[in-house]
Amino acid sequence: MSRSNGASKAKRQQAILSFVAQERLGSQEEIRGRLASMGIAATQSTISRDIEELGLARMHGHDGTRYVVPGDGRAPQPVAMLRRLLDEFALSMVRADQGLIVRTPPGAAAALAEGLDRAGLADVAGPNARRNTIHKRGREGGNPPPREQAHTPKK
Amino acid sequence: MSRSNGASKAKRQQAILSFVAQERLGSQEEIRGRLASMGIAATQSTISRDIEELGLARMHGHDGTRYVVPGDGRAPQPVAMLRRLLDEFALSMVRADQGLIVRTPPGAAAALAEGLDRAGLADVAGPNARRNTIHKRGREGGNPPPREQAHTPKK
DNA sequence: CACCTGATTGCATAATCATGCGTCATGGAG
DNA sequence: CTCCATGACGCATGATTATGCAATCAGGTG
Repeated sequence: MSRSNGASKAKRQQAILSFVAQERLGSQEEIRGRLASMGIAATQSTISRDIEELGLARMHGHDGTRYVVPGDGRAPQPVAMLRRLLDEFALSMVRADQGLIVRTPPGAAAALAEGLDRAGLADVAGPNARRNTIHKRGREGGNPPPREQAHTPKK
Repeated sequence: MSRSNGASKAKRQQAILSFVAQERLGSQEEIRGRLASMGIAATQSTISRDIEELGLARMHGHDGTRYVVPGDGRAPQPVAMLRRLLDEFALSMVRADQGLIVRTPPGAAAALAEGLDRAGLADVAGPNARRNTIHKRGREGGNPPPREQAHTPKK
């Protein structure tokens, strides 16, 4: 790594995520304080970068601003269909360093992908990948990417 | 009222809400420009106050920061939320013979996982997920105090 | 081992956002 | 009509966040 510290980047970010999800942290300086009280040293600069990488959001509330984890806004009666879908095909979800791996019984991946595709989610996957990393047994059995981007993300 | 301007406060805020919901505005200055191009004059100060009153959030994505309407992610259908999450974090999605691999920028996986968890999707994978990997809900290495006051230690 | 490449971080500083204070209008009371 | 209270703003400035640069360190490579 670079500067030797007590905790690695991943650890620090994990901690930030945890704090932000539990407490009302309104500034990076506050976050820095919590990290410090946990033995993790970092400057505001680093935290700013972590926040960017984690994709956190700073939101306004009745009591000022606070950082939050995207997706906090719980939906009323959400995930019904998606839940059913994953419930049927997903064996487990593993969080990797650079992604998420949803495991399914052999062969079922196609079905899941198809389901997500029909749900209008598949187009998120585009050929815009930069580096190839995912290991962990992740090999494609000759299955080309689901589809092209028929949808425009942002930009 | 106050300073007589072309538009009332309500109208201005309505416009801001509308712009933010549709475009990728990353700074109050940009918002100001947008309003101006619509004939509504306002300073950054005013916009800052509007944003607070509207309870908007500034969120980080793979393409920079942007203001968003909280709850904009919660859509009529459960899929919309997941779509939003993936839209923000997923670089690519590859279908493997035994699962799906969602690639994200380094570190963002945790955020995605957290988001899915918050959405009530985590348990879809059942106890398998917990057994196989790190699960955020519980505690990591040794987090002492995530229990703090929800008060306002603001400024 | 010397050298090059990429990652990660601190520092200093630029870019943004938030807010105290004073002013301008509006509306109601006296 | 005059005076006072309230709300909305702009300005200037303090508070926060973002980022260019350079140093440091882990890994390959020749």
